[in-house]
Amino acid sequence: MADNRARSRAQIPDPTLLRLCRYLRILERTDDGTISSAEIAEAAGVNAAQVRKDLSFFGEFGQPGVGYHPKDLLASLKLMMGLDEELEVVVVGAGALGSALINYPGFENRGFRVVAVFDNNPAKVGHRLRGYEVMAFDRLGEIIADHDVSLAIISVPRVSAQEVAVALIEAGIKGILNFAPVNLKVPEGVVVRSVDLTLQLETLAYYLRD
Amino acid sequence: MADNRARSRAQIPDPTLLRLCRYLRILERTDDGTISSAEIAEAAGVNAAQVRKDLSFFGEFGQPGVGYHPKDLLASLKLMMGLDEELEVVVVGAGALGSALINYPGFENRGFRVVAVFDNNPAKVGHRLRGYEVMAFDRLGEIIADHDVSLAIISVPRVSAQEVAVALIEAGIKGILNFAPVNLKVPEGVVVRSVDLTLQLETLAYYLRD
DNA sequence: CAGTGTGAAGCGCTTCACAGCT
DNA sequence: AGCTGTGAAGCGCTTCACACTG
Repeated sequence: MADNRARSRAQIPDPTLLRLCRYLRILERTDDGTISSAEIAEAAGVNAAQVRKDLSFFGEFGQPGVGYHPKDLLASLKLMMGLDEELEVVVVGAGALGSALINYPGFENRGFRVVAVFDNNPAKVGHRLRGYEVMAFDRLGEIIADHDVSLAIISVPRVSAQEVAVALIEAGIKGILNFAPVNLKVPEGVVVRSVDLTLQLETLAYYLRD
Repeated sequence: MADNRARSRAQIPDPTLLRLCRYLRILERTDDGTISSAEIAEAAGVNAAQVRKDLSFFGEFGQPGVGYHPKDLLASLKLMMGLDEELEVVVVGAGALGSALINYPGFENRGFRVVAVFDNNPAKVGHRLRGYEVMAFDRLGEIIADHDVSLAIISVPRVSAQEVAVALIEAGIKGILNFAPVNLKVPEGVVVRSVDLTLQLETLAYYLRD
């Protein structure tokens, strides 16, 4: 077995990182004694060599002539990817989307826990929303510090997104999942991943032209 | 974000298509007489040559020494990308996420109209949800044919997603925006774009490891 | 044998750099 | 001079192919 710890610092291509997360899903619902790179590839819709190459960024997990042990591989990957323990998240923006995200079962199931919900709409602040008390933005710093939260979800309107990001970063947030349709500018050391729902629909439209 | 696209005709790179949609946003909120590739690039967070190259897939829209006329460029791009007229969409799955998507302002604002909402939960069928009557899956074919809908959004649990996709495709759907965390298998000619919300959070976790 | 791990080739997107237009 | 459009170079991800292993 190679030195996994040394490799965990290596720079991993973004596409690889995304695929690795998808492999996790596949491994979680596999009970077989072993699974081959070809089987993972089939389920993920990618090339088998791709699967092996992706895994090789973290080390050697397979047995030649046999394959991988799903449970072991799953545990190893989770550890390498920083998913071995529960992660806390705050949600900023309690509109329709934010409300849906608050108790999106996918988050809870996979080790993410929403610890607080923020919104600046006076009609919402102080009220309960799906089990959470909605708090005003001025309590961001306090809550994030108290719970030592590193991740945040931004689901506010486009025009407020950048200032919310600034406030979050100042409060110590290191990773942002942004749903506002804008390119957030953040300092070195902070990672942003944007999901633009409309963008996805729009690209589909391109393929419908006739 | 897995995608399973059937490169219909002109082979525009997928990354280009996504960026072009982002340029649309930028152009929409630009009033200036002209805008340069450098300005678009700055707002989109990409290289200026990238912007010009992306646009060149569709033609020549700029004036050397001057730049682009936002209004004209916007109209041209919308036309080329099949976004010049309203597109109808059905939503399958009326859970928290589906409910939020039904009247997500971003869809409405950018020319997408939700024409129907489906769910197989007897507790929901027949009831109204944000202005829509929730219908059972067995009415998919009827509604899609009547309205001649080409786009669908899948927001059902993972285990039902593939069968819903099959039903949608049989009913004539050509483009699917999939929120279920599974790699949908679809025939040639149907395009799927998957958005996996948890996946995005998971990749952020990787950068937080210390 | 069946299947992994990986150097090397292949390929496609990104960036450069500059001719050409206004 | 300022900026576009684009061939060509650069670069990084994907795929191949095969030595190696249990």
